[in-house]
Amino acid sequence: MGENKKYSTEKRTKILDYLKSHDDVDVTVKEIEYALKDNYDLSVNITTIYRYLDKLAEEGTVLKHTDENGKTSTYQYIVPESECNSHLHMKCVSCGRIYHMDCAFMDEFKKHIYKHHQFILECKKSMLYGVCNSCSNNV
Amino acid sequence: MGENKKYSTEKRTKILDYLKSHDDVDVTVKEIEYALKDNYDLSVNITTIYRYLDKLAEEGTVLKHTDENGKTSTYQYIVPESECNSHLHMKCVSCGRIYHMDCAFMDEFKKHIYKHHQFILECKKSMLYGVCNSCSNNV
DNA sequence: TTGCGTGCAAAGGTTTTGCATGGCA
DNA sequence: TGCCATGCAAAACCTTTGCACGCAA
Repeated sequence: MGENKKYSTEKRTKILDYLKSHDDVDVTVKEIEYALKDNYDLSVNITTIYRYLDKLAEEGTVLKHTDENGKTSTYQYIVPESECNSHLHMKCVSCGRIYHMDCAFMDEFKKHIYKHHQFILECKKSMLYGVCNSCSNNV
Repeated sequence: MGENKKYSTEKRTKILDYLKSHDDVDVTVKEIEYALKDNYDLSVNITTIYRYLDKLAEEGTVLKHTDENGKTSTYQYIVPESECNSHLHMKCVSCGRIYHMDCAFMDEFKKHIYKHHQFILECKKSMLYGVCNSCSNNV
């Protein structure tokens, strides 16, 4: 992996702060841009945000997805040692919240897929969509 | 659904033919464009292809996805009465082939997600990624 | 002083839209 | 004939790239 030397800057710190405080949703580059502007009156060029997010994705700090319409890249902060690479995530199409399928059944599911469908699942690339409990109650 | 009147044209016929004959993969607009050019020497503007695919997606003839890099829209032909809306699909990131998780375990999986994670899965919006058997053998 | 971080402008790629024309029924 | 289908050009977006300058260590 070769430790990539990194400087500590306010912009990067604030971007990461934002990601950490929104680890239950997918965030977009624009959301980060606006939030930093609103919360700290801090202007950060989107190029800068894109580049930093790329690095974070490379080193595994965030997962890069695509929104359910396939138009925009979204980024999900991964809590260290949460093993998010070995379980699936479910995203609510209504509220956008992300739920972790972090349970024993997950192993069973992966085994089934491997045994019966001869398929090796890559959780970090996959995303399940649907509607969460609180959203389906509020219809 | 209000029957949308449709005229039968050669271009639409050929587009649908191509989709049908590639129902085990995701296809892109460009692939359709090139295939029609190569196979039938038929030039079809991409706007036309986009618009027709939108209609097919609306009426449920194809599923619209996004490729694993989140850059390009892809379309998957749905065999009628195959109940593709009620089971998940797995796409091999190596060969691109799509596998249907059309088995009894699928129900179990949906039930688990509903019971233990309070989440209603929407299969047609979801896609699992991984590596299929033939591809993992050819490494 | 070194080399990473940042901003700006431009380029690249995909998808959508407006408008005029073509063609099925 | 009446609409739908199509092509073309332009626009709209999102994302990436090149280059010059800024700044942490």
